[in-house]
Amino acid sequence: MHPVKPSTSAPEISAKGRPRAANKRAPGRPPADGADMRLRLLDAALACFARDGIAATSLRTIATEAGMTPAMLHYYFGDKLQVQQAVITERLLPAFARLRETLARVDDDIGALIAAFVDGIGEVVGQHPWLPSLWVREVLCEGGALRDVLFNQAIPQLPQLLAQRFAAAQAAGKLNPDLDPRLLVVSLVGLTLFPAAGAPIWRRAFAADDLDAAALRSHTIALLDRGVGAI
Amino acid sequence: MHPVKPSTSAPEISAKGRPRAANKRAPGRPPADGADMRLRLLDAALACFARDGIAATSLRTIATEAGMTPAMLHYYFGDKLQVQQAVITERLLPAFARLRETLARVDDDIGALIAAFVDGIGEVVGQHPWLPSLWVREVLCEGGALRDVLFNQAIPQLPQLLAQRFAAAQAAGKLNPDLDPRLLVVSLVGLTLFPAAGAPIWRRAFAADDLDAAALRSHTIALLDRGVGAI
DNA sequence: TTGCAAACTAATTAATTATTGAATTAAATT
DNA sequence: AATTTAATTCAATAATTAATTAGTTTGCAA
Repeated sequence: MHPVKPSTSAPEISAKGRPRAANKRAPGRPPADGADMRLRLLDAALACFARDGIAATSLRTIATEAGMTPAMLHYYFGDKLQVQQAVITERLLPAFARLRETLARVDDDIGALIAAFVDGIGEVVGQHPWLPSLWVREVLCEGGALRDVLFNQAIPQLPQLLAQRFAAAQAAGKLNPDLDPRLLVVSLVGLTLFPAAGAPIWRRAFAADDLDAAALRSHTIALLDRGVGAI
Repeated sequence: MHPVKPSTSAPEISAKGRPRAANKRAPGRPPADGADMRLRLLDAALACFARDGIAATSLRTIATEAGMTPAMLHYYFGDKLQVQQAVITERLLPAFARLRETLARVDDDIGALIAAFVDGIGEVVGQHPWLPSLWVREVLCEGGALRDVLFNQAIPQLPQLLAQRFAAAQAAGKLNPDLDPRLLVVSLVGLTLFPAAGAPIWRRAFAADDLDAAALRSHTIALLDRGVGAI
């Protein structure tokens, strides 16, 4: 039952079966070809949101990206806000769910926790390349549309939880005492999501096609390993 | 000679000097009050660009933010692209000029270079709070409007220069050999601009009003100091 | 003090956008 | 086979936007 508003139009009998111009779709329900148009629209919306930002994306842009008309968006989702909601519920939240579970399961060792964070972000980004862009645009920035969604629904309490663990480790002498446990959470994000979001530019700036996800991970862990350790 | 198009209108003699409603500006040239409207518009544009993103900002939004009409933008700048150009030339580029000079003057010691980078970013951000947002939105992200401007005009060759210095230090055994010199540049940005851009959220998330610029600096230097050192 | 230039307001036009409904055709169900 | 339902194009409307023009008033220079 996809449509938001079940159609109430009364079908009339049509007469002329005249052929159409080759490049133009005929009106009416198309022969079933197995493609889920709703998912295609959702993908297109996500791509536009990540590339241009949510506020700057028009329904027309999304529709064109998907090779459809804006009316299709209305049919499947309703208005623009509902498109946004669907992207959040069906794409954004699931992407974070896994990361949350992983981090919740890591036990006491602070080094393992940090490594799990780096690897967790790496995995999520690998599976959802749109995520870093969306994060920096819509969460980090002031007018971002996903700020509340993220902290209330996607990863509730996760930053605070991490900060608490770091603070405990520091109290136990297992963390560089000159660090701030809360800022360490910020630093971790800055060393993982930020490089992922900027990968296209620094790859270009450094002509660094040799630097892949593994190289990034290795570098990041090396930096954190020493920087964080208590010694 | 502010206006893009010098006005060619022929002035007519007006007659009625009837008083206006209190809240509404009378038409015509206002009595000189010393306020530079052009600069006010520029500030408003910058604020909107940083808050909502360049693509999502309409001329009307800018004008309203400045308490003026869209026609004023046309009068002083021309079209939307020229507004953007003015913001780049008169605000963005000057903000980076200082950072560039500072970093160019630092000599061999790699620790001093890194400290200068952290402090330099801190100083620029302190003077131009809008900069981090603009950076992450319009430079980092794929559809960003300032990517080329930044690397071609604002800080040409700076990333490459830093990477070369790091590589040299590493060859001399003065830098953690497990790091990648190019990625270290990325990490530095991730540890400075990124936290600055996100300050409002992490301050809220951690209820961390006690964390100011000095605390951030101290934390960042502590992390980098150990992480980067060759030992 | 007259006249032109500068700095505005307000109104207009064209383009784009979001939203909606009607018409059309295929699929599913009875 | 008839009828209903789903999926789609097309067309229309209202709102917003960018870009421009005409007119109105003040400052300033000759």
